[in-house]
Amino acid sequence: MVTKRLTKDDWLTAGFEALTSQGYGGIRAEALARNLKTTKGSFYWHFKNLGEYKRCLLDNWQLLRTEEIIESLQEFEPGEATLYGLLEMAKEAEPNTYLIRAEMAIREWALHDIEAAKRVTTVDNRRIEFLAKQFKVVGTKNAYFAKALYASYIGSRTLKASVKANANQEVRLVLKCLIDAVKKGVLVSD
Amino acid sequence: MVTKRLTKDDWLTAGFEALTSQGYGGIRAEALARNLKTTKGSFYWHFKNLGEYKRCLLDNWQLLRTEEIIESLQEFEPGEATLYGLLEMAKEAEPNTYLIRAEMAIREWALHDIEAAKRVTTVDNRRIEFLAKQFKVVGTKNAYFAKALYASYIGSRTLKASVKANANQEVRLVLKCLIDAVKKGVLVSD
DNA sequence: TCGCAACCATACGTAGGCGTATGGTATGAT
DNA sequence: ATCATACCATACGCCTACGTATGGTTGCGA
Repeated sequence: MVTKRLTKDDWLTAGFEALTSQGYGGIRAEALARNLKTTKGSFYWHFKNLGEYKRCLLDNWQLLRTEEIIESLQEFEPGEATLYGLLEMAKEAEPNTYLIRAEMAIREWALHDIEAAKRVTTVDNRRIEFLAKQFKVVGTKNAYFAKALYASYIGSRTLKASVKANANQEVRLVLKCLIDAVKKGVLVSD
Repeated sequence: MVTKRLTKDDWLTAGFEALTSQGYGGIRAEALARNLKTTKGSFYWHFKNLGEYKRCLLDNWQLLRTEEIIESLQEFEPGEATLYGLLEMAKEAEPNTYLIRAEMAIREWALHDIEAAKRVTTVDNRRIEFLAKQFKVVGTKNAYFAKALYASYIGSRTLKASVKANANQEVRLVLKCLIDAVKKGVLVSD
């Protein structure tokens, strides 16, 4: 089935695919058009210009990915179970590697674009906030554990993209390290 | 002081600055030439083409940054002291934020360039290997702690680039979390 | 079926990048 | 002082991208 007419969403999807396969540099009207087997006439009908398109991409990503962790853990009870659920999430994240790669691209984008940086910050803070809540339920007093876990999670993702061997397993073990540390009542001094 | 004639290294330095401020997309002969207040005539005298230049950039980065952690910790004794020395490294890393940003750019570059990916993998593995040795000195049996620490370190750097507020402090606290966990004998099951 | 609006193709002008070619200037050895 | 060589400037042809303009389709409501 080939949809003859394209929607805004079709273009955005193509954008994320380009981010995944080529990174930020892949976001070009004519290149995207080629991928969609159409011409940029369509692109410039749906979007005023590249700037607006990129803003839409960021909007879309922020909207869908902010709650990524939260959504993935809906089935678990809050607290300890949810934290361990994070391991399951990491386990099943493999088919969605493209999202990880897209997120990497967006983070690099954010290094030299104030708008992108804002979205990334929003997403990060929202996720950390959620994790902090879970830790609170468990009874962990230290406020930095959520950030520690999240940093580890992001780091694992990053390494997953480069150090490919057995990456999935690593992610889970790393997270488990931290959660176990929490359970054993390890605290930071300050 | 203005050096009239440029060296290969001058061009490479300019490349890292471009990576820092503009990311991978900043690596363009003519743009770099403008930054150096010269013309691409010089560029194409020093380098055969962009491909060779990029390879030199990667060589240079791998050479200088592989041992980054190791060098930074030379003054410390192996083992526990070194691990805590990592905190000091993070503390003093602030002036070198540009290196962190450049590394981020290179990691994104690695997502769609097999050569870049190889270098990043080499650097990662070398760093992890060093950390693993330190953990062994401390007596930690679990082989995954080095990766956990490194993942946390990379994640902290990544977040440092986006979540700017008090980032330096966060990095240290996150690392301290993990090291404390090790000291208290927290282990992962498998 | 007619007509309008949504959607797309094509062509154009401009800009910037790549890599080459070719000639110019500086600098150190003799 | 001269001369070779190291280094740089300029100009060119090619390509690809942006954004606009303009005209062609397609689909759908009346």
